[in-house]
Amino acid sequence: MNSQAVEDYLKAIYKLQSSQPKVVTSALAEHLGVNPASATGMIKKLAESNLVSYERYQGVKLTPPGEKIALEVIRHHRLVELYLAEALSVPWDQVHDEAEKWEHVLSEDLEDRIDEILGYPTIDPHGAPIPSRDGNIEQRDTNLLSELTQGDSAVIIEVSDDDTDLLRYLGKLQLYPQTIIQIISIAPFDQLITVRISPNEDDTNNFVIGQKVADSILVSKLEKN
Amino acid sequence: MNSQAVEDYLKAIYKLQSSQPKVVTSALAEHLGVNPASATGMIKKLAESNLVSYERYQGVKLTPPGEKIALEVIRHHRLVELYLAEALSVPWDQVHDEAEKWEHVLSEDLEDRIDEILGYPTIDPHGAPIPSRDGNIEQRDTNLLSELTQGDSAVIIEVSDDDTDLLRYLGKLQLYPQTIIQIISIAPFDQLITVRISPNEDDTNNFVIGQKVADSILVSKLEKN
DNA sequence: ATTAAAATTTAGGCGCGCCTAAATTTTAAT
DNA sequence: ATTAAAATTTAGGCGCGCCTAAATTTTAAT
Repeated sequence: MNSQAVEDYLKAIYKLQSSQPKVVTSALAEHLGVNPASATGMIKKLAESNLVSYERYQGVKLTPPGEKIALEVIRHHRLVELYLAEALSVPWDQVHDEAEKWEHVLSEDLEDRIDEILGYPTIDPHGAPIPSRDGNIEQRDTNLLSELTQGDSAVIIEVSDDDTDLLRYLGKLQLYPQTIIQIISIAPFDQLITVRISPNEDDTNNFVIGQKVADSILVSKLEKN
Repeated sequence: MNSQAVEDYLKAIYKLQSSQPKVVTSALAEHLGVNPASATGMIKKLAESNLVSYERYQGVKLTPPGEKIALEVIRHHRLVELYLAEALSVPWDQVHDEAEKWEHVLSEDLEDRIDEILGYPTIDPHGAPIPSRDGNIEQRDTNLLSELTQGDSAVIIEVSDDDTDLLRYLGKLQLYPQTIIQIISIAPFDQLITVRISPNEDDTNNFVIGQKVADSILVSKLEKN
């Protein structure tokens, strides 16, 4: 059995790998809230077990077996998040923290029961895809909301799940996955984005978000009409 | 936050205290599957934190704060057991092992949600009482099934929850909590007990259990009529 | 009361995952 | 190409909870 620490490292490497091909020690350490020296130590251990490939000073990359474990943990995490939200009415800004703990102690048997009860879902409450039992995960064509330009319409695909305050804020703005939005304008200098939830003709419901929030939302562009 | 080890020790001491007033190091060590020397080490640590009272060579006893924590963990454990059985259809011989892990990572918030969904239950799937949030636990007047004599009728109150094989066996015999049984006969030397589930006039449904099984079942005697 | 056996504790050590401080290597500026 | 800064690793150490082996204390037999 892998320790909780090992699982957390693999999960973090997987996540960071989605934006960069090689994960650098400092990024990993920061993501996990540990000292870079600690991350180096664990990386060496993971490399020893063949879960990552690693060359000194050159960053780290999951091997196929490492990725498999990462995806299993992520599957646990996302199924649990959805289960907590659906079956136990846990607010969407709290499911992450609870799942973070439960994912490490969930048996395969219980995973299957939860999966079945939820009707074999494919996305979690934040819109993230749930890997299949055999480790497949849907690849999607998305943009950051911050990459859109004035006039664009898009559907929200996924929001980042690990910041409680952010999620509460997004909830207040109704920025949930599947929501359709329109970029009304982008102010220069500060990149403040005025957004409208569609369909909606009422100017008074526009609101403004900043770069940080816009970077935490993945969208899929809709054809202009 | 208490470590999982601390919680497990306190829970074990609580359990052992129910049969003996002072819990002896070797019993604790055996119950937890650790070396007696390890138990001594942890006991000293618990005494340091004032969770147990301890005199060298004289066994250990929970203090009020120690008992409070033990009861909180037991409450988590039993609520989770019941939740797994009710909401996720986990067979009663498997809920213990799953709960053993989940109990240590359950938030108070989730505990409350589960409690509410279950309708504020007072007993778990094995018939054990669930402590209240403020640490009250129902005291009951019970006997071991092995203490009954020929002709006695009794209702099963509780069965021990930590032996998967035993539970599967009891399930096959239909020996669940609330079941009413009658002692048909007790054979000498081996103390084999012939049991009938009541109401039932059919001799062919009698079955025989041994001392070990009879020691794992708590019953409440019914008046003879 | 003595003493052998059993129970318990102490001493010393280990793996895990973390830390800080110092050394090494890479990166980026010139 | 050199060098200062940044990133990374190495060295040494710590708390946790466990272990084995040896020492100590209690228990039980006589």
